[in-house]
Amino acid sequence: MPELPEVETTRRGIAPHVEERRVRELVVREPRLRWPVDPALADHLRGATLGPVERRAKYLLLPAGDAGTLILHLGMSGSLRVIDAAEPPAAHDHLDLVLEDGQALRLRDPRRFGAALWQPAGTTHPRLAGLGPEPLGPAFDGDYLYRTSRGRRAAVKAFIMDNKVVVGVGNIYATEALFRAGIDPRRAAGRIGRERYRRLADAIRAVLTEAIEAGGTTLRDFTHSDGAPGYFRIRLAAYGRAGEPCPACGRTLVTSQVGQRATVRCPACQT
DNA sequence: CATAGCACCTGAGGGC
DNA sequence: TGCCCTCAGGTGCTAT
Repeated sequence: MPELPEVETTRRGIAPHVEERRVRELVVREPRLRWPVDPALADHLRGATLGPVERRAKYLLLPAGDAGTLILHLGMSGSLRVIDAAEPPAAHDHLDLVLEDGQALRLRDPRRFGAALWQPAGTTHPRLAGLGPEPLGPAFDGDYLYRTSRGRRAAVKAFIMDNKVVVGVGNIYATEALFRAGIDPRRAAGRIGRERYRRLADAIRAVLTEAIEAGGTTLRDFTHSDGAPGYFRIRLAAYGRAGEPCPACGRTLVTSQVGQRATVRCPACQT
């Protein structure tokens, strides 16, 4: 489920409940995530006081004392909730980060593509090394995309979904941004001009920002009811709408495969 | 290095 | 109802 806005929403939701709290225990019910959970992870975390929760790409970073940082990834189906630690775990509730105040940060992930990793202080975890710039950060703009894409023959949609190029742009928002920018997702990345890349970078930033703002409205409920952030979906113009009329011109939106992923485009607006 | 294809895993939904 | 098929919002590994 999570793309960057969902991860950012989760970050903002959990932060007030975990920052400055001490870790009582990490309970691992199912270590078989994307990578096996290191048995030493619980030892690293026990007794540590958690610092400001940060996000890099779709990874959540939870500083744990002086020793290092807990890194969480939600994969395709992961979610985090803040709950009463006594609440019985349901299916696919693989990890509990139990806090001394009696609450717990609980990871649920049916498909187990998520991860829980340890990054010792002063090091960069290999999974974070080599990542491209944040799409909402200062290093990302149309000129960057233009420069980076020269000579690339891959489809522009695959190009902007490449984590080495820019992080956090998944299938939904790549589809939406290309629609907004009027660019055919199949077009070779190296054959798109500077001006169109400026439009694309603006579209990526806009759609991500809008989605984060939409997610923000659910944050107050993070520890209420089931305690999960409502994974919102902003009004999407193209994603999931194959066969429907294009919101801009009325032509029928079509679906196809680009870089092994389903994509939707307007055959008239996107060139 | 860039690219394409495959892999991991479970659940939901559609067709019969 | 049940079975079988396809598909899903991520990303790392491998071969070319």
